[in-house]
Amino acid sequence: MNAKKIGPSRGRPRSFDTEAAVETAMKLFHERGYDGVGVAELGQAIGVKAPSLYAAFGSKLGLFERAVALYLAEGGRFVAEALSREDGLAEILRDLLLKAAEAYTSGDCPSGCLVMDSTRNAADPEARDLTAALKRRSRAAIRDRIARDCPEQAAELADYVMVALYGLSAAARDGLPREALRGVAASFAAELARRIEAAK
Amino acid sequence: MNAKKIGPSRGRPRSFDTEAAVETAMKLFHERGYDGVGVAELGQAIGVKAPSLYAAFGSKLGLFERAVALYLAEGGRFVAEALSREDGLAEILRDLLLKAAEAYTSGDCPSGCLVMDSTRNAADPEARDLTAALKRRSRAAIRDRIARDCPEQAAELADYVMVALYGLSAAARDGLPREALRGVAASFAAELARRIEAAK
DNA sequence: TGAATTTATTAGTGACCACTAAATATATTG
DNA sequence: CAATATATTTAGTGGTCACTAATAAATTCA
Repeated sequence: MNAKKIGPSRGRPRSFDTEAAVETAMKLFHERGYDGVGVAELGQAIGVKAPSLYAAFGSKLGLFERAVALYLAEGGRFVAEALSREDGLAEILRDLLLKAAEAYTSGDCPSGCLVMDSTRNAADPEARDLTAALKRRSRAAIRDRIARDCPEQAAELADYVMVALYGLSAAARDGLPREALRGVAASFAAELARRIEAAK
Repeated sequence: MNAKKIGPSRGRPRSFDTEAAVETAMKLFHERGYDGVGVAELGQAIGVKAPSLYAAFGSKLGLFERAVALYLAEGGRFVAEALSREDGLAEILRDLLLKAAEAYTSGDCPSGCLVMDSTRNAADPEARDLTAALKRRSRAAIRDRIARDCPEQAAELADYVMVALYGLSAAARDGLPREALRGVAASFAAELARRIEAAK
């Protein structure tokens, strides 16, 4: 995908690793939100001046896009992973919620879900649209997996799971400890299991 | 409390109603968050220039404080109201969650809970501290009411209710329709009822 | 009428925002 | 070494931020 995997030999070589830069940006965006981190600060954290970031990523939003993509492949991986497990639906959703509780409290600071919360109250509509699309995609994936076992209640249960994830993320961001978050996630899962059992 | 209910007769009279101004500010802060609304825009919405707001409220944070206090007396009233009802614990918490679903989708735009979400990712730590204290107070009130019936699980169930409220607020802010939000709230309440029943 | 008092506005503070033009530095290629 | 290509930096764009000093306007009291 990256058009210059081979052969950009000409010209001054880039002084920083773009992958590492994206990871640094991801951590900052995750911690303080899209609006909470300025391009100058991103540059300082990465070890380069702002114009170098614009040359490499086009814009603050471009860098944020890369950071979100990296988050999906790392901290947010558990969603796709849980949904692709071969197991009963109730077990899958329980795993999803418990993994969320872990993931949302795994950083140095407990920071919830980058997709769900980093653009909350953000001024830039493009940044909000970007995460909104990913939330819609996640809900669709959850709904589709539920529909395999409970087509009748797929939409309703998908909303339930999404609201539960929203709650776990926001609570984590507000400092609810991991152990408490796990307990709440397990309670959410218990209700889901009852619903799924009743639907059979 | 307001030191000038009577007798500021001398001097140029204020050209705007401070109560109405606080309400206007509350709506804007609720809709777009603390950082999302500037003092200049607040002034324009209120019909006055920024320095008049500083004269009347001291600072942007001072006006936000007033707006939050007003929210507690209006949109956020349902929490204290539900907790003070004379009814069974399960019924009270069910009422609390369903009223939250209503309140969080009651505005012109669905905007969730001002206390929980308006300072999410806000840069000003004083604004965040202000809402954080209110969240702690709400959790304590919920916990204390639960403890009357289920002292053993008061902390755990209070966390559950708080995470549920967080989820309802964030989902409302992301546009989940009222009817769907009500359904999720009812599901949250069902699990709570089982827990409470089991504890007897 | 004029002095005192309070509010409102104009105009501006310095700081930060995302972003960029121009110049400089460092590499490869001929 | 010269030409070329790319990256980096310096310096600055206009804009917005919360906030404020100085002044103008509107009221009451003597």
